[in-house]
Amino acid sequence: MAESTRVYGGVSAGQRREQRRQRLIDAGLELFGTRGVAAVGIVDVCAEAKLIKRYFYESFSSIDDLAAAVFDQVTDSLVEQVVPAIVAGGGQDPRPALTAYVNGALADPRVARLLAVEGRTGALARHGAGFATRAVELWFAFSPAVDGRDEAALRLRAYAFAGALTQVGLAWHDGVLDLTVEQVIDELVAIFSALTQ
Amino acid sequence: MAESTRVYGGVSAGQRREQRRQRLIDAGLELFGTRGVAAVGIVDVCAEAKLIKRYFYESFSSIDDLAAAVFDQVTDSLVEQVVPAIVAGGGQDPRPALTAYVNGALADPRVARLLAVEGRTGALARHGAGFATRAVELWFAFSPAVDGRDEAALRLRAYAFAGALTQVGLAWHDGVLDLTVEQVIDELVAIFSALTQ
DNA sequence: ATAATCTGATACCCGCACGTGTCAAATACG
DNA sequence: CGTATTTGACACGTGCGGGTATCAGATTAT
Repeated sequence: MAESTRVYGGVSAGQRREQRRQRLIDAGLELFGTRGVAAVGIVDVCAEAKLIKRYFYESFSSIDDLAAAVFDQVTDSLVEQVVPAIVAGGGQDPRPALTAYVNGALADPRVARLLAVEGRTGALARHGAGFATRAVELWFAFSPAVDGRDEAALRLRAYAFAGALTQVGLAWHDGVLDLTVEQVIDELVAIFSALTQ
Repeated sequence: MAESTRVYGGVSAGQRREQRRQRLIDAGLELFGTRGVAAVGIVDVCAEAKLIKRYFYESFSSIDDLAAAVFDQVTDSLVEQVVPAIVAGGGQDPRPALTAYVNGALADPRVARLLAVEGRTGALARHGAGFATRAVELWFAFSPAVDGRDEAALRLRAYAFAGALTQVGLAWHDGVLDLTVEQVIDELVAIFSALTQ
């Protein structure tokens, strides 16, 4: 049970370790995004990932540790999708960015729940706040006329829009919004325009 | 240990029972609003309320049961404060309603957290959704020109504004918004106006 | 005053999940 | 082919919180 060095199944020890870690992250996204972090145990994650507990502790030290890794991977992926879309919009048209956000976050209920709910409680609170900070920075990349208005007021609008996005995502997945994805994007674009004057 | 009927300390059995129930709800608001529902046990609540476990089960059957009672009491109180303010605004001026909301919800971090975070997870999901429905109805009491636009689009805006309110509340309590309460209200009024055209 | 009842503190049993350990089957190296 | 390593399935000890019961002190009714 010492350090793994051999090749197994055609893959190296480091690759196997990374595969197991990724399977645990995938299982975490599935369970955290449906039941919630508080309702998931290590045994549950291992069963979902079809791994035994030893390999959980190989890469993570606790459920919260795994949850942090899942959250970071999800948000990093989201930023990687949205930032190029912002560039594509040239700082003028918010539609590409919002389309990327909707496709990346709202399209997956698990991601939406992770961002809107789980990222605000317990061990994920810091990560959620960090993501919010990044989102606000992205907002300021868009928002024009920073000089004329109060900076704190603009910041409030950024948080307001972020909250609007997450809440719309939850409502959308709850089925209370009888709209197509395109209609949701249209509305979000309109809301963005209204908030930025 | 049968049914209580006597007078004790000058108060009747039913009154004592109600006092104990209220003390448990108060303790629940304090703990749920700071640590989160998932991180609170029955022993914790009893210690906070300075009661023993027997009296917990006298009024509630589980932590989730108590959490539901706390959530309902908080949201009922909030509605009772906001609705008269809506009437005072005459369906035209949103400022009284938003002022009442800010004073009732954002003023207390525990309430803000309960609404924004706890009301979306686990056993409180249904209650949170119910409160969101009530909030949307209140929105429609304001929102003019329901006939011209799509009803679903208006509904989306209602959820967007609700999400904006909760997110601003969290950001406010996180200290990232360097604004006075009056300035926050001003901004919320402006955002409301922008969203209702 | 004596008995009945309410209250608080404590003890106890139990289930569950965590964390660790053991053992056999599978696979790779010499 | 034989040995070493990796993997999976399972077993074990432990701590913690839920839920119930017991007991002593306080207050009220008769």
